[in-house]
Amino acid sequence: MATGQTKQRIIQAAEHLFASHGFVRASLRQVTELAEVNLASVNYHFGSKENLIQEVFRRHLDGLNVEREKAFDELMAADPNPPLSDLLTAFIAPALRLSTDPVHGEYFVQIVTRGFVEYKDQFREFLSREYGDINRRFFAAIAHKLPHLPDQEVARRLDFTIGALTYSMGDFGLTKLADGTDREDYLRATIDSLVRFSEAGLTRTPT
Amino acid sequence: MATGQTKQRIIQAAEHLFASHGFVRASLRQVTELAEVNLASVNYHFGSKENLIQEVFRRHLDGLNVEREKAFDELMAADPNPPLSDLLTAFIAPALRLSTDPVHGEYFVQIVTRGFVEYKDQFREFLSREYGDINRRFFAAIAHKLPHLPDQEVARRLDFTIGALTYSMGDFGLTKLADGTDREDYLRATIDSLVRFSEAGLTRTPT
DNA sequence: GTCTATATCCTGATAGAC
DNA sequence: GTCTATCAGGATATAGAC
Repeated sequence: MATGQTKQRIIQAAEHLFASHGFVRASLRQVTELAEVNLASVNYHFGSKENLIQEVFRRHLDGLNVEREKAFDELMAADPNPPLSDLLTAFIAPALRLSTDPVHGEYFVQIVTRGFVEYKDQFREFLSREYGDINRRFFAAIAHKLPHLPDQEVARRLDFTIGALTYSMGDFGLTKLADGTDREDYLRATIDSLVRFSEAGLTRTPT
Repeated sequence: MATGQTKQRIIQAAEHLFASHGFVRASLRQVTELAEVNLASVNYHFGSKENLIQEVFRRHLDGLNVEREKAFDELMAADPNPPLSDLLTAFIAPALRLSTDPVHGEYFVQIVTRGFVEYKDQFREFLSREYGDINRRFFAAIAHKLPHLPDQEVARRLDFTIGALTYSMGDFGLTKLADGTDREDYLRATIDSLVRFSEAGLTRTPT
């Protein structure tokens, strides 16, 4: 194999196979075969399978994190006290957009979901450590828009929002992209619908 | 090993190990060791690992399905046109209650989540085939309470509800059961909060 | 940096005695 | 129904030539 491309080829193949078969099922033999590189090169470049898995996580989550920080900062720069719906859009849109990306979207969702399931607490710690900051900033800004609610209730309702978002990203649900529908139209409609749904849920007053 | 208990012991051990390590990682050797039965007995009683996995799925999902049908039927018997919040409670409560069950709750959630991730479409087909009926009845009843909404939008918002429910079941979120809080109180509060959140999201009018 | 060859271990499954 | 022993294959990881 030509020099210098090996590492990239491994990551690409790993991304594909981890997403479709899972971290456990996908073997280094399959990865190196698909990448058309030598089996031993994985250990040379990454040290172990575990490290390769971390690298694949990181690549995907870094991308999302950058987008979310950008969305948050741009929003706050334009208006330090933005309406709740704008905050929710900044929170929701980057994730949903990434998950429907025609190139990496499917991989992204599968890999993150598998991370949750296969590594559980370990993965949550990783997320909190590496990407927790932007989440806390969103939380504070959203809680500020709901001054009548105790923080605990804000957290609960935000969890519902994140759950709805995650489920939508996973394309697990009843709604499917019908043939002929433009992807961008569908995405905008989903973002819009989820923002309004969450806004109603977050601001609802006790009966 | 004393006769007659082997099959049950295997299922119990499998449930435990599949939940904590996943279907792929948990080996039959680990299962039989924990169950204190012979390795070969798995194949004698279940034929293959794959069949054992299906059996574990079925045990958990059958339980949920029975509870949901009971909740739906009881509600409809008392009032053929119940308020939306009651429909949502009947939809949400059995799942959330099962997922926080001190004995099987943790297993239940992990196993269902792993089913989604490790078997994806195959698992969805299984769910729809075996347990789709009660879902369709809930959907029809809920759509009936939202006559001004097209079915597609009802489906979308119900997906958000299911997402929020699933995420809550998985205990993935920010909110944690604080020490000293009564489990039943916490459960009721979560059910109540999610029902109201979803109701607000489902009934929200376009701005 | 890349390769071959291999060490070491674990997997699901089964044949056949009891 | 339960057991031992084993098969056949696949896994990660590495030593060492190039």
